[in-house]
Amino acid sequence: MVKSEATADWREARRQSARAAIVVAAWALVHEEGLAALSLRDLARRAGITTPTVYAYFESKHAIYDAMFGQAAADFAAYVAEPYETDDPRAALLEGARRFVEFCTADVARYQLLFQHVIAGFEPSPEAYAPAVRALADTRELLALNGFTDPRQLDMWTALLNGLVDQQISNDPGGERWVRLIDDFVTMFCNHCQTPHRPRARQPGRSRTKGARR
Amino acid sequence: MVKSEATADWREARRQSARAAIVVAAWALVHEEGLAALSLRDLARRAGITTPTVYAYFESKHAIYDAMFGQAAADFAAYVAEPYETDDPRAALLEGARRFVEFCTADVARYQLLFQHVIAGFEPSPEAYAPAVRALADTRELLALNGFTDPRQLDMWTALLNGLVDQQISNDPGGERWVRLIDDFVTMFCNHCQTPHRPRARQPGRSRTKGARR
DNA sequence: GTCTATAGTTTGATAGAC
DNA sequence: GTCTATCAAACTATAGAC
Repeated sequence: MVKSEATADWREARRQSARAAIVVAAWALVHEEGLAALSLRDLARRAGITTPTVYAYFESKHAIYDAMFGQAAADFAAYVAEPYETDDPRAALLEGARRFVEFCTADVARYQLLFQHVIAGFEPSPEAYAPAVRALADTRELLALNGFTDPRQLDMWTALLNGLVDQQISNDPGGERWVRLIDDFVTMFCNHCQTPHRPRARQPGRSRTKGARR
Repeated sequence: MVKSEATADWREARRQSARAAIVVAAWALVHEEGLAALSLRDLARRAGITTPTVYAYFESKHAIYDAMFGQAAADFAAYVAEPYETDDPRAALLEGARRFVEFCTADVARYQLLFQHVIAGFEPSPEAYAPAVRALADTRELLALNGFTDPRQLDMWTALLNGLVDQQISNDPGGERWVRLIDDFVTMFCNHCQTPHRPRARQPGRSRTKGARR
């Protein structure tokens, strides 16, 4: 029994290694041709195998996307969960924002797979999606450390950062035009959320025009 | 000569009408199947013609996307340029934000075509793109009326609104979870931009590491 | 301009020998 | 597990009759 179990383990390890190699080739391909341009023929050729062999490791094209998604989500969760050097909540929040934007802009195809729904009928499996949920929980905690516990504030935070990433990718790919605004955005967000929520008052008479001061 | 010119005009009108009908069918198709799923076969069938006839009006599939882009950009420019009921700059800015978000979330395929780069090798022609440039200029003016003339502030504004739209579409399609944050975002943005730009100082006491406070 | 017919590719996926 | 060979279906685009 011992020997057969060891053999099984070894085989399983080989199998996972082969699967990983295919995923590596898949990433290389989508980096060159775009996320949606992944074809099994090109993938097989790049991986040094043939198309049917791909099906020995993945039951469909979507299964490959799913493996890529799972890996990307795990990388993302690990990246944002890495310990922060500071113990100042505000500085940690800023660092978290920077990490998010850097992670997203560093690999457009990965960002599209993880956060946008570029692939037509693809939905990630729960297992692949799990790390993304963890990462969101980490973000929630980061905000809570700063006293921002309102769910609306989490939604604002994600919209803020996604907006930066999206504009950066769409209108200045490879540049820093929107990345440079991170600090400003974090300051803006924190100042806004720290002001006590008075039920709108103000606005005497009328033309407030330039008015708003806090 | 008069008659031949009139005939030419009539023929041209017929031609433009036929082109428009194809574009209408194209929109109907992408609304059902997704922007990238536009195929000339399905398009022809839906338009009540055959594939070669499509090529009598458009020289390629990209030309159809271009016509769709031009129409969408024109609609967008007209939508945001419609006169505002208020003469309060701040209220107009808020209304502009609402219009942008509403326009984008009302038609996801249109948003993807206009503002994201979902179609692989497609780049809109300058003529199709022109209205989008006008609309951006209008936005710039709207900000200027509020005293926000820094180009960075325009970038912040677009990032803010695109972030809302993106999160709304990706994570709550058809809902209002992020749409509801518009007022908050506009208030946050205006308050932030109206505070005088002092060169960072402050925050005694604690090790503030990166220390952004304004 | 509109059709029938089809060229010429590329796609995801499978059968069956080894 | 890996291959050769291939299927069945989709795709964009074109040729040529009418």
